[in-house]
Amino acid sequence: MSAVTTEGILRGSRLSVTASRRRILDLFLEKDIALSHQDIEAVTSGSFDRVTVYRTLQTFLEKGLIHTVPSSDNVVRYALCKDACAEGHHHDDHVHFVCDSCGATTCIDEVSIPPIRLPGGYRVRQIGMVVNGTCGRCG
Amino acid sequence: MSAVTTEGILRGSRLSVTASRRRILDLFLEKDIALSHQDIEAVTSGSFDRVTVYRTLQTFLEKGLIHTVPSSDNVVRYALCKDACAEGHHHDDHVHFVCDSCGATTCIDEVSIPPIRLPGGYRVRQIGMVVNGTCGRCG
DNA sequence: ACGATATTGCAACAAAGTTGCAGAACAAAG
DNA sequence: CTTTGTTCTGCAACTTTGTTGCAATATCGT
Ligand SMILES: [Mn+2]
Ligand SMILES: [Mn+2]
Ligand SMILES: [Zn+2]
Ligand SMILES: [Zn+2]
Repeated sequence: MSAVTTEGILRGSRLSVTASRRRILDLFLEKDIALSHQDIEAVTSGSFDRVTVYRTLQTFLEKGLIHTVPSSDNVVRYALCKDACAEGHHHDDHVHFVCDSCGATTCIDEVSIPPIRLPGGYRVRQIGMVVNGTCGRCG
Repeated sequence: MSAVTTEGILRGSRLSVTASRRRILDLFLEKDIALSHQDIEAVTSGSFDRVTVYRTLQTFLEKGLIHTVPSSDNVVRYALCKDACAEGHHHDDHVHFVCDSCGATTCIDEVSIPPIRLPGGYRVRQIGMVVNGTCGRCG
């Protein structure tokens, strides 16, 4: 089974292959950075209805194909999940990097988030880490 | 100089004391958790115009009285800065905790964010950490 | 108490996100 | 390849969220 192609990935998540899903998934695969709804709209500019983009992202989220990236502005960004993620179980314990210069948000899968001890009472379930700075291209 | 009272804090930041500023700052002081624009609207319900709340939050941000808290939803939340923060220089290197049960977002000032090493090329300027789990009240 | 200045509320607008529904596209079966 | 049940898309209408200009009002130093 070819899970490496766009169609393969969609079929692997039991999703029917449609133009918008193919296009949006392709975008994530080729850009390899986190994308906001707006980013996608800008690139596909009118190819699909705004609502379709919202619904496609929602579907990808539910199927575990993408995950949201925490941020300090009010913009929700989505990034491709790696193989470890599935419909129920997300494997999102890696660092996210936001470049102050080019604005790109990247998943740094190589670096895992250090454990942390909180004062009594708090029970930790998941930790998210967002690093700001300059990326290799902009440094 | 009494910087411990609401008025004292406002005057300390060279802000004129108005009803909305007093009320909103009071909210932050008494709740001691991060508040969204919507949270504030809900509590003050019609006392102030929506625009005034936006502008008040913006002013507090600029004066270094509050800071934004990173999140995974699209909601911007604000939390009181501690004394270390000032108009120019923010001192925001602490952990933020989001309770899955009650939804409260809290600044954990006691725990500072551990340093991290990124692969070559990346230059780190600031690190944000958001921990999800259950808080003491809900645990 | 007065007057310069800063702040507020209103209205109008722009952007972002949601929902219901009819028609089109898809996948499976024949 | 065609049929057929089901899913997906686009449209329209709407809600929510955030922004801007401006006149009226409140604040603060004198
Ligand atoms: Mn990621
Ligand atoms: Mn904080
Ligand atoms: Zn960059
Ligand atoms: Zn709680």
